[in-house]
Amino acid sequence: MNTLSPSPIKIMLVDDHPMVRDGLSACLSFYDDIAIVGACNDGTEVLQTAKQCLPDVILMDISMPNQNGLEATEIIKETFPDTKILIFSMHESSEFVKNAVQAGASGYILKDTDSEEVYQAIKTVAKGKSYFGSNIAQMLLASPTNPSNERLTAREQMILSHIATGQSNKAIAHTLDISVRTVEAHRRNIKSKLNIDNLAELVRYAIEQGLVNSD
Amino acid sequence: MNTLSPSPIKIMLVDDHPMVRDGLSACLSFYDDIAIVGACNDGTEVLQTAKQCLPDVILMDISMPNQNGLEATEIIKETFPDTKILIFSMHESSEFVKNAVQAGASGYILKDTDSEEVYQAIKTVAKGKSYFGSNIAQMLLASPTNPSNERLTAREQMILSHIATGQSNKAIAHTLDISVRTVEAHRRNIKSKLNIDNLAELVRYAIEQGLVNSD
DNA sequence: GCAGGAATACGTATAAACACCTACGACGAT
DNA sequence: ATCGTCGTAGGTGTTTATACGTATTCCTGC
Repeated sequence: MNTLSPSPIKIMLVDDHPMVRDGLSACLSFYDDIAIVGACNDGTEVLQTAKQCLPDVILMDISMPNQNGLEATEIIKETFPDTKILIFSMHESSEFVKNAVQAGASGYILKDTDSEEVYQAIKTVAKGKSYFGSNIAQMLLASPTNPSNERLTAREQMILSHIATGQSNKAIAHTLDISVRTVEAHRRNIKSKLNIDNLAELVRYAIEQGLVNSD
Repeated sequence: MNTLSPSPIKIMLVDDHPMVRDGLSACLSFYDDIAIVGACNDGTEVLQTAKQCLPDVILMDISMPNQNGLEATEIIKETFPDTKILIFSMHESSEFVKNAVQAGASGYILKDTDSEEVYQAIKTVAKGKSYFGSNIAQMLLASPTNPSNERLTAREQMILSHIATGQSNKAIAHTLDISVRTVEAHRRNIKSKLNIDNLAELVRYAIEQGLVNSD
């Protein structure tokens, strides 16, 4: 096989679970035409690691502490516009996919994808094409109502993270030293942006985005 | 190495993420004295798969659709009391560990454990000992207040799952055709049992327990 | 048969969240 | 310079959740 691969595709892994990284490394090591050149476990380390290993493709988790995969994707794309980002998420929601594409991702696959498909996805995005898991494509088609999902501002994310950890508006107001009314306003804006009208889904969203430190 | 292992330890994997299973398979395949004899991705399939492959140790995730790892553990322990269960969770909470032990698990490690430690944990529980990840042990010591965590009744779990999907008390009452006051009472009992005093943590608990179908 | 937990349900009163609305200073883009 | 967005904040009234007590029915175990 290596006669076909003068230069294997350089992969970098970004995931906060060592076992997932190890698993991916192990699974992908069977393929001669791709090579794992780096890994990191935190969105804040992504740029630095990328500068060191100059990957062709970054396999990126969305839910991570400190900085989620979407922000990391945007940052990478600013510095390395030619590096392809393949989102590797466990969240099967059209809003996540749309956000990912908007942030600059070339593909989106679920964590319940087998290694052959991961390999195919890597090959595809490395060529400059897009790749979306079959279940993803179906899901996008099955979402008739376009929920016009806007990204949250940094401040809103901060508020949301406090909400999701169980703080009341009053407590958040006190913590951030702002008025309760402001917190309420943020809360309303967040729910409006995300098209969510109850706390539970808000919490789930926050968890999925990695905004809550699972304290 | 195989001179030391006339019969390798038989492992069965239970996790709803194929990549995690593949990763574990790949990582653990380097060790000659353990063998992966089966895998399944759902709590409901655990017993059947175990009957087929008769594992010595089951590596079990907690959060799974349909039936969570704790229930599956109890069921396994009824039929195969000699099979050791090693919980492989991403939740670093003393209550989870206690529940796991109560359900019959011999060990508890986090998903951010590297493969060497997973291997060590498997060897240890296979010998009939207990194994808890170093971070787990510290965490247990660091929980001075024993939150006297009682298990929820089936009805309470049902209520909680509705709460976590964002239904209001009124909506739940309507869905289950009971009074709002009853839902309120259940909600109070749930929070009291779990020592939780806000909705957000309740939702997180439900998600971690796999009570919410991530709709 | 009776104790006890579970599930059911109501009353009452407070606290919190929510839904409307308006408004203003800062800052960046056009 | 003006427009839009963001973060900030207040007013007012409604809805929902919460805390605490109490009570009935049903089922299970002693």
